[in-house]
Amino acid sequence: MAYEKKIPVDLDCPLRLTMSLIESKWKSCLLDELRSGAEMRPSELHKLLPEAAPRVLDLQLKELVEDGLVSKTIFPELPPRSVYQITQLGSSLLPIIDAMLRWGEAHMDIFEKKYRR
Amino acid sequence: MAYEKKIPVDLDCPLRLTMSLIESKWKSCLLDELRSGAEMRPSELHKLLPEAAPRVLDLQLKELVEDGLVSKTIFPELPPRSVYQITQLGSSLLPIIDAMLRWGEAHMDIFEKKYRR
DNA sequence: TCATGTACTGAAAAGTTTTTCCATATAGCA
DNA sequence: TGCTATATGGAAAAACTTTTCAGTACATGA
Repeated sequence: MAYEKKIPVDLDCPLRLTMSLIESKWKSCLLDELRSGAEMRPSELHKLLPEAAPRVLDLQLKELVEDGLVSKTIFPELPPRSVYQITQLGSSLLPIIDAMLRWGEAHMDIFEKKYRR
Repeated sequence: MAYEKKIPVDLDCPLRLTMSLIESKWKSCLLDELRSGAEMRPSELHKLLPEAAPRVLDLQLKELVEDGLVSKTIFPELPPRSVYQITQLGSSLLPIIDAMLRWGEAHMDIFEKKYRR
């Protein structure tokens, strides 16, 4: 990894703790894609989030796994296969992800007018 | 400002839009401090969030004002005086801030054990 | 006069995240 | 053989955020 975080998450404030777990650019999107609870392969997630460089999703999935929000299973096959799945802890964040998604939908027009072009 | 953002907020995805408005290190804390709706002076906010450098709070408050989540009133007095107040739009984010605060409180112990020391 | 408080700002350094590029390894297919 | 697909990872560049430092300006009180 290019850079090792000094403090993995923010333990000083409950609000900052939650934020620090999901604030990276693609983490909330990854949790949203994994919301159904289905096992998903990395290549699937890459296709669903084509804007993100594959390397970035790998790195952020790794952190989600370290933090216990997502699980990873590796099958010792060739060609290699692995699957990601949201954990119970990760699922408990989904109401927050949902609320942010709905807020964004409800207020997108304001920010479209304000910032587009 | 040292660096001018290319895109102020993320308009491509509702979830990313909401995240992009609050994901900066101190923005969610500032909204939490302003939650009551009371007018607050910059020096007050600096005292409530002593971990943050005053300059950072100024910059992040400026963005919150630009995005319409917080209002700012400047009194043309000497010594200068100004107050910040959460707007209706900003208040509509408070349920999300609350949910994150509660999630953090409920799960802090897990991450304490995992990451402290 | 000098230190303190108030609000603000430019510039640069430091810190962190995100992206790009290249490389590994193996199987299947044309 | 050469192309594609699978999953992964090192290294470095680029992009962005956060912090520090120094400075403006004015008023008050010791």
